[in-house]
Amino acid sequence: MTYTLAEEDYLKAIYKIAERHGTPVSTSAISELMQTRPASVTDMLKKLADKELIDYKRYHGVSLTRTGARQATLLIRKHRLWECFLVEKLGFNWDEVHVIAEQLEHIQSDTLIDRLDDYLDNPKFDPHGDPIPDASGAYRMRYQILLSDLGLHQRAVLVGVREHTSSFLQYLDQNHLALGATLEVVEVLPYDGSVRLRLSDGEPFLISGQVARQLFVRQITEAT
Amino acid sequence: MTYTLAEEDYLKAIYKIAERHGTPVSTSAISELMQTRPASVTDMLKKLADKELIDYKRYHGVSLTRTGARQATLLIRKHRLWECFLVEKLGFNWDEVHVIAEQLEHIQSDTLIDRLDDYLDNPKFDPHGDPIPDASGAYRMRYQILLSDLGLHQRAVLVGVREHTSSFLQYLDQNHLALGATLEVVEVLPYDGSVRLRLSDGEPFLISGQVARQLFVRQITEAT
DNA sequence: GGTAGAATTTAGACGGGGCTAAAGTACAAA
DNA sequence: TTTGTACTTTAGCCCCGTCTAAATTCTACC
Repeated sequence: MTYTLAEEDYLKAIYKIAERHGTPVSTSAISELMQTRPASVTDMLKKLADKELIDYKRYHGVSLTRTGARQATLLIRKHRLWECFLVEKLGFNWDEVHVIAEQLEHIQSDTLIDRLDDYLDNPKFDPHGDPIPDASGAYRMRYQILLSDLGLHQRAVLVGVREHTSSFLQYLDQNHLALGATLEVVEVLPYDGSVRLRLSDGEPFLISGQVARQLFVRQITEAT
Repeated sequence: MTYTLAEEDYLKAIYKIAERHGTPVSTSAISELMQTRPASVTDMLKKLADKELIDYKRYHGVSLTRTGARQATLLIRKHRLWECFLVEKLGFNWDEVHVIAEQLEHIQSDTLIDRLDDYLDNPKFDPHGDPIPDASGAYRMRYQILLSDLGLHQRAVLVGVREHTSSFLQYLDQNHLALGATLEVVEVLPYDGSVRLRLSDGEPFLISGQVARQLFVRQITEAT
């Protein structure tokens, strides 16, 4: 089965919201993420329900059916593989790829995506650290906690970002916060959750609690 | 300026027809190439004329304006670069790439296409031998004549194909007629224009006049 | 020069996907 | 239990790109 561009966008939106905030997914949440009016969302939900891609009960939100989730996962696979391609082969920076990948993910060709996967050596994570589903839709969850949950003097590796906006990623670049970077919490300011960090070989600097809550890290267990 | 998918498809169609059959381009020719009804074509022509992408006089066909031609050339550039990518990097056969490239050519990002161009080492011809316009829209015409116009005992190199259908390209593959192949005309059957060919190291075989008229060759000037 | 037949355009409709305005529903607080 | 408020849906509209049926224009032939 093949779906329209708009249908695919909705499926992906529902999947993402469900992933973060659980199910059922509300009309307004979709409306906000997709920058459309709630009334338009309701219209589309009816269509998706007719096609059995979502379970929908009026006034009570939606969740993806098995088929819907399958399709959403496939889209995410495509999106993330294209992001890898753009960064690793074409030399884009990680803050530039999202918009382009949003277009590329709609290209219809299973062969294409499988070959792209092979061409990239079957990467398991995209340039933002997000896991890439395999052709069957399965993927490993990344082990992660929020940087904001780290305690004083704990060390950790940056493994992912919650925000994918250009401005946020550029901010990280300016502070040399790249995926894989090792960092240590040297101070936590209790009032607003700001955190002072030190990277492996640099001066300590401050990031806001706002930022700290957008960064996923894997804690380093001290083998002292 | 950015155009819709349908608008881009029409521009490309008009460009292609004008290239083969000259200008003005008729409604019915577009209708046939695009597999839509003439009435639909007329509707779209009005829109394209409003946007000054074509010159359109009712009942008298259309031709591209400077802007329209520029846009069409850009689409062709994108299409052909993606075809190169699919064949050279992802290992597709030349008969498989057209459909996928038709989708990829609509991806909107100038940076993307310029980087792809560099990544492929700025190819001048696509897998079917068609020239690839540069970022400014300029391209070299390939020197070519039709195989059907070769005389007896003349030798030539296959440089392009007129048909891009899968079945035609597969037929060529089966007969080892690849781009760059050197061939010699060993017999011409006057009745229907069939041609008996010999490739560099093979047995002579027959191709129909129909096929001979779909193949572009560059004649080899004998330096005897 | 008139006219038949082909090509083209106009008129009117439809489905997809979006919007606004108005109405209906759910739920928390009184 | 009632009610205010936020959320959601319905009704009705619009634009895009397509279609069919009918009208118009072009053109080639008599």
